[in-house]
Amino acid sequence: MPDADNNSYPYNMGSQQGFHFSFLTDHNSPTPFLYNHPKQQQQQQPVQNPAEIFDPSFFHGGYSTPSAPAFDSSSEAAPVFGDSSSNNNLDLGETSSSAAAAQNSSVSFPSTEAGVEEADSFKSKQAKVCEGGDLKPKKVIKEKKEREARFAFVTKSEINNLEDGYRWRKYGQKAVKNSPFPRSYYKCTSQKCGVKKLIERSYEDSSTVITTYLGRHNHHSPATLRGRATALPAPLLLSQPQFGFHGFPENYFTAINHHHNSNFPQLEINPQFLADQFNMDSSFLQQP
DNA sequence: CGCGTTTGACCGGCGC
DNA sequence: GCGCCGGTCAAACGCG
Repeated sequence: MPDADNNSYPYNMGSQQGFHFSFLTDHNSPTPFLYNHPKQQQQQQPVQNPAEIFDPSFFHGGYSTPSAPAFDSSSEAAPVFGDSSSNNNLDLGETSSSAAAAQNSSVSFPSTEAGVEEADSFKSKQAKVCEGGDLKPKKVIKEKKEREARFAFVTKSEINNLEDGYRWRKYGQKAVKNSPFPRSYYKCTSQKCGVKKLIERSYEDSSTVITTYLGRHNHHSPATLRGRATALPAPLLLSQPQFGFHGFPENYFTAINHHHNSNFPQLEINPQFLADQFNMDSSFLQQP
């Protein structure tokens, strides 16, 4: 991981060049990443432990990742993020020097699930139609829900919908309780790919955007298939995942400690993950 | 005309 | 049972 004092990395994707990501460390409060998930709404208070933001209940339970016991949330202590009092965490780097568009800082919150096929096939209406009026039991629907992979992260950016190489169609927008900012719902436009993406701006820190991916792409990124070779360095293309979030989260996050007061391990994002997922310039992986 | 967005209605889960 | 809320649908609309 990069030096905390010099941890700004370029984000070069299409027209969104000039942005910068950086990691978080402990000397910055994680509170900018708070947002109102259902539990929090009832508390009417900010959640101090970011782990609570991504607790299992928020994701309707079921994060089982058999290959990575540390991420097995069949237990109640789903791992996400420790609190801010520990020592070697992520850090909000200082702002990039480049232009007004210079954006900074991202944190990732892994919250995922192993199997995701048919991730988008649990819609209630579909369930009704499928068997001609004979409603499927809730259980079936729930099981499918629980198999859906989720991955959420926070980006400090003025742009809500950062390019990630895939094409998305917006299918809804809802006001979020206790937040002045709406949540937008996107679906991957590729056929038979049910991946969804939720985007909302943090009500705590309007400069940060919370992006949640649901499911995994079953196809290549259009950006990868198209002529990006001229715009991006070869090492980046080599690092492109064939399918989004393949093998995550264990391949992309490392538990770096356990806070003594928390059941949640601290997680550190693997830079390769960001490079893969966000098509960052390969220099992202090097010390600036 | 095709594709994506907007937006109000609708649905189901959940807590009380 | 009721109301709240998150999520989805789908018709209308906008744009290239």
